[in-house]
Formats: sequence, C-alpha cells, structure tokens
Amino acid sequence: MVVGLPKSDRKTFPGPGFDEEEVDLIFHALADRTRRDIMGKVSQGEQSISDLARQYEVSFAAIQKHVSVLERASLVTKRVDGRQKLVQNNPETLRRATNLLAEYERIWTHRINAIGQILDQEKTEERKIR
Amino acid sequence: MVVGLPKSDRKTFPGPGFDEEEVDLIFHALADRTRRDIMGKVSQGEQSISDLARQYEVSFAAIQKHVSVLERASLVTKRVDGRQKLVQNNPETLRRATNLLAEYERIWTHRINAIGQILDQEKTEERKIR
DNA sequence: CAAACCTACAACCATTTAGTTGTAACTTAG
DNA sequence: CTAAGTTACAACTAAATGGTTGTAGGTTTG
Repeated sequence: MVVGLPKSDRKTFPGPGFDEEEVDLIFHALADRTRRDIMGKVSQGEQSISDLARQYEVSFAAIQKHVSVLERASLVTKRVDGRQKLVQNNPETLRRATNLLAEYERIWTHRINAIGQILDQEKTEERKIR
Repeated sequence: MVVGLPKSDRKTFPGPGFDEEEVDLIFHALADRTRRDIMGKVSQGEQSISDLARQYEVSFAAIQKHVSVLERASLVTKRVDGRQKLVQNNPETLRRATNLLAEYERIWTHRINAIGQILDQEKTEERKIR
C-alpha cells in the first residue's frame, strides 16, 4: 500500500519536462473564467494591469491577483514600462501545456484501449476497432 | 466599460462545445496530483474506489471525494458491479479537453504573433495608447 | 513641486477545498 | 443469518481561494 506522492517530485514523465508542481499551477491557473478571459485579452496585445482591471467588475487588486496566478504558472510575463507593467502572454508555456495534456490523453487513453481489448474477450469483433 | 462574465454562459467558443462551467470543472479536476495519478491508474483498467484508496496514504473518503471531482468533470465514470463501483476513465472528455486546450493555444498565440509585429512597429507611439 | 496614476502588498472576510472521523445501508462470503 | 467488505454521506477542521479596502512607493504630468 501507499504510494506517497512527495510534495514536489521533479521528473514525473511527459515530454515537455514539467514537474508536478508546475502542472498543478498551470491547470489551476486555467481553471478560472476570469483568468482565461485575461489570457484572451492579453493575446491581442500587451495590456497594463489597470487596462485589464478597467474591463472587469471586480477591483484592481482582484485582477492583480489573477495576473499573479497566471504569472506564477508562467502563462504570462510582466514587463515594466514606466509607471505601468505590461502583461503579455507566454506562448511557450501554453504550447508546453498543450503538449502535456495531449501526452496525458495519449497515455491515459492508449492503455484503456489495450485493457479494453483484454476485458472485451467476449466481444471478439469489437477488438478490431481502430 | 465592464464585461461581466455571467455566472454561466453557454457557448463561449471553442470547437468541442464546452461551456465555461465545464472548462472550470475539467481544469480544476486536473490541477491536483492525486487526481491525475488516479486518472493514470484507472487508465490501466477499471478499479473500485477501495482498490484506489488502498494505493494512497489518505483515507477512503478522501479518495472517494477525488473520484467525485473527476466524475463531476466527466473525466471518469462509475459503473456498479455488485457491492463495488468500478471507476473507469472517460476518453471522450479527455479528448475534448485536449482539443479545447489546443484551440486555446491556437487562439491565444496566433494573435500575439500578429500583434507582436504591430507592436514592434509602433514601439514609438506607445504614448497615445495610455 | 504637487497631483494624479499605477502597482505592490498587507489585513481582513466569506467561501471552497481537501482532509478527517463516524454512521448507515447495501452486497457478498461463510 | 452473520460478518466482513464497499460505498455514501454528514459533520467537522485547517488551509487555500477569491474577493474586499487601505496604505505606501515609484513615475508621469501639469
């Protein structure tokens, strides 16, 4: 019994070389509408935090926190420009995240098919799917 | 100005036809190591909740809750088999989620490239944006 | 310089989350 | 039938989350 899942284990597996911590951060960052919306807005061009905050009902500080969550996940970066900080998204992380999920899909579903065949012994025809 | 983000807005955009609520659930479900680990285990074949719970340090109820989170996100389904419920993953949702993220990537990064060129050009007239 | 603007961050609040233990109900094995 | 195994769910706790307001510091602008 007992697997353990150490608090932070480098490695894990998929191609892009994420560790579990990063994956947690990325998926968590994406699991919020407002943050996804921010990703969409900054994808159309850098925006200052104030610019962003003006477009939502919530407070400046709330948007600042959302940006911070995206930044910790490396989904956006901030660049200082005079008195403001311009937020831009980071296509690299997004690309890696997409590859990661695709890899998860591949791994998690390939095996189900392999096992599925074993389980479906009685349905011999079904085995030919794909 | 104010955009608003209604509590639940059907539609939104990407191909697989998710609504924002579903996307929240899916990314949230994936933003946890233990749950991702469970996805990996059940991908190798159906497992009862007890089977799963035996492989972790936490309580049965904790694993039961994790499975419940995965189930609400439609990432797994449960099938009753006598006194136990067998958990299996749902490749369909996983596939849709992968497509979704790929679509996000496409949309969020395509524009940054297009805009990037524009911004490079008007580096000098940043003043007027303010 | 002074006022306005932008950002960071602390402190606080309400809700959700992840975990616990305990209890009840159902199913299978002896 | 009884006992053991499996699941569901309630009640509780601690920590994290998403939101607020307020304060302070740096940067423009007038």
